[in-house]
Amino acid sequence: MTASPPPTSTQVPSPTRRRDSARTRQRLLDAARRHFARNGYAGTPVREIADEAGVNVSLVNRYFGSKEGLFAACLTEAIDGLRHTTADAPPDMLPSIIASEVADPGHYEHLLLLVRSSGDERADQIRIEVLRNYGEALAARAGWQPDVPDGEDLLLRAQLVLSTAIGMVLLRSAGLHPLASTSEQSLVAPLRDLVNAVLPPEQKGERPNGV
Amino acid sequence: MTASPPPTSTQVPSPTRRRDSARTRQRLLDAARRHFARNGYAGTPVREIADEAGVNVSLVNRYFGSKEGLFAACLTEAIDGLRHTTADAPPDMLPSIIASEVADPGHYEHLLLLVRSSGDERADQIRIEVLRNYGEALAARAGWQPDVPDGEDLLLRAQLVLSTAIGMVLLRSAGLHPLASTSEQSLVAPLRDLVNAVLPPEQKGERPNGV
Amino acid sequence: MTASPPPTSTQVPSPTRRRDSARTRQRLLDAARRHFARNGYAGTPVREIADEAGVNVSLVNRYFGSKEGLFAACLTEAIDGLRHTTADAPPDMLPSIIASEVADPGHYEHLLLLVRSSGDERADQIRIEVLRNYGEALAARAGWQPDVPDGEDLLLRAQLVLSTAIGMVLLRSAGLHPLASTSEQSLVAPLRDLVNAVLPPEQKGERPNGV
Amino acid sequence: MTASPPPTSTQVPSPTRRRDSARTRQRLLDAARRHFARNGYAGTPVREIADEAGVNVSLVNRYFGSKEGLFAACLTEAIDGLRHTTADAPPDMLPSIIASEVADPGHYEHLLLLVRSSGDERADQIRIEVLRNYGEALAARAGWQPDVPDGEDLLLRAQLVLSTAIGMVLLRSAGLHPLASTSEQSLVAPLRDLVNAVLPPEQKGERPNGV
DNA sequence: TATGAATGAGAATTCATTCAT
DNA sequence: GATGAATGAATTCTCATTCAT
Repeated sequence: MTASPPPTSTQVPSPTRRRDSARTRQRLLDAARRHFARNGYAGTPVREIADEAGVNVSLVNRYFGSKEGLFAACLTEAIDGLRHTTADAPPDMLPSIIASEVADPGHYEHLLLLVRSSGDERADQIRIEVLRNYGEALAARAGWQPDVPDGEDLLLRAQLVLSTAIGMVLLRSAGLHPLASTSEQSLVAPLRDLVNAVLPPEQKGERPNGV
Repeated sequence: MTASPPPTSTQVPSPTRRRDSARTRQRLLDAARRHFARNGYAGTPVREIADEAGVNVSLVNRYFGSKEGLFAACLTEAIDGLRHTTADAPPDMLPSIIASEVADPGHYEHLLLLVRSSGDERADQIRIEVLRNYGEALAARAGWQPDVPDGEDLLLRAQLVLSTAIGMVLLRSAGLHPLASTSEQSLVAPLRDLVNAVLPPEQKGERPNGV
Repeated sequence: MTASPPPTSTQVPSPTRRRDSARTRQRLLDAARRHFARNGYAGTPVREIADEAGVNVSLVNRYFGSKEGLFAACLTEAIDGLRHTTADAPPDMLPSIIASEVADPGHYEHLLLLVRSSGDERADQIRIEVLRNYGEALAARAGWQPDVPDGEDLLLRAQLVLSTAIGMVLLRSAGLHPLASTSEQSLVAPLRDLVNAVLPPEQKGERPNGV
Repeated sequence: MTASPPPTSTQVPSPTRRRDSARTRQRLLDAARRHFARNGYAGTPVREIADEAGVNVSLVNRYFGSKEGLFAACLTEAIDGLRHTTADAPPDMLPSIIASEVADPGHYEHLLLLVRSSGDERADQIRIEVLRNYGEALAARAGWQPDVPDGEDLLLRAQLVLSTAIGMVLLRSAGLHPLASTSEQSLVAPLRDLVNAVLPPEQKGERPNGV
């Protein structure tokens, strides 16, 4: 988010691979995402992140300017992480997509990140933008389109679905059983009920609840 | 929120009303709940809490032993705060109850508290217990009973509803519109769709264990 | 040391014995001596003393003005506690007197007190005076008299004996075995060797080491 | 004192000589020993130590983990500081060795440290071990050997001598005259009387185990 | 590029003391 | 005479950040 080109971990620049700044940067981002997602911004010391990344603490400031900068970079990265999830796929896949998002340890951290705040305005702005985009992507599956009036209710309902996903991740990470121990597959059925009721897939032509 | 003016010493000591330990304790609890709910455990200095309560910082340690103790006390208090919400009321009232819980500034802090962790084991235990009870109370409205086999799915679905409520509160507090600005009333309709689909009220006859 | 008459725990002023200030005062002194002796001045919170005395903390300030005042009072009290030990007794009893002083749990606290400092000038002055008197009392047994020139060496030697006693108490309280577990009786023999060599009892007429 | 200028990094980094961790560490240790010896553990704020060492307070935690850790490190260091004192030297030198130990401002702090307790169990264990070793080293000069029965009395007598030394240091630091102002040389004679009486040097022939 | 030393601000907690009853 | 509430200063420790190499 501050300096150096963003060559997201390209393969083997030099055989010895000493002093690979892009790699170091990415390791920091990965470790940071994990810790920020789990323990929140205030709850994670930068040293912990650097230790897990296996690099020196001061590199956080070198690469990201500050702890806030690192957090903002995590959020920015989360945009991509979430985009491909909600990219085009048959609308009726949504329940299983959510289930996988919620259950996949590689993905749910992105969702958790979205409810962690550093108090920093810039970061919060990124965060809210990501949330908004995510909601719109969900709403689009039910026929929502930008700048079309009366779409507010659809957007609201999409945000309800998003709420469910985020709440699920939180309660799972809190260890609330049976939710925490339910397999991805077993989550699909109740989620299908939920999505179909709250955000029914766009039916061509007729949409009875005239919003 | 238990804001009865003279909490324990019932005989109205003096018009100036200073040196009332029960009252001081409660003021600390109220301020703490607010701050912990909004900014998380690590994100709130005890001094901030004490300042808002208008008392000296050291009283936190005097009355609650430590910051952790204060946090645990908030959680314990949240049990009662949430209990009466889920107490007996016609099952079909659930959507509007959730809506009010989510929208009422006096109540949603209890929900937020449930996804804040201090890392302290004791506090986490209380937290998980409250969550579990809450889920069971919701499930009971759909006919769930403790120790009855095959109830797991109902419990899971109840926890999904709880997830939605918690997610909503979080996204509202993040300022995600339109969700954040939707009135309590307007939340009821989509919530009704959601609850009816995920956790349909017990149907007489079909489910013999008539609770 | 500050207020109220000093009626050192006279017997039963009133049958019910409620609100007996002299008694309270003495209980504080007793508890304070124990704690100051064992843990030093800075190492003992006044609350600990008050708790052991079974009275309210603020009475320390009421009766002794401050923590320093309480400490000074303990030292003052130690004067009497130590005086009767070194009062007139046959000089050849000195080793067994020291042994008993060192071993008796009721007495050695007075000795310990003498090497605890609060940093307060007034208290340190009392302390040094007690130490000086103690040394003189020991020296007197070897013929030392105030204001007689050339008595310095005798005083020095007496202070060496005092050093031994104090060092013994400290090492015993540190738990250094066998010293810590040696009975009073078994201490007498080596102490007799020591005293006889360092501070030989006054021999009438001839004292060969012409000091 | 171990005041050798460049403690570990032997290659003389730069004339300004900053950023030398080993040196910083040692400066902290030196200052700590002084303060702990004089004012006890509870009586010395870490800030005072850091100020005297001329470094930032937080380095205490960086290098020693905690105040307790620093104290324990002082004790550990005292082991070496005291060892060479009691190393092999003709037994009849003991009185003058004690005199120098007691009078040398670079040494007596080690002795004082041995009667200061932090209440920490680990530190107390080190302390008692050092005391024990010291006593054994003294006893060895009188023929004591480990695991030889009947050696207890010798050990006890050696600990009496140690008591004297420690008591002397304490009373000197309390400013008790004449003891406090007596020169090292003038201490030797009374100490010789004391040592010869309490812990007579091993006599050849009489004690067959000729060590 | 990377490291480790050092700093300074802030945070929680302890504790002697004062106040009001 | 005694209690418990409340205060403010001081203390230890953590942590993000900067400096020098």
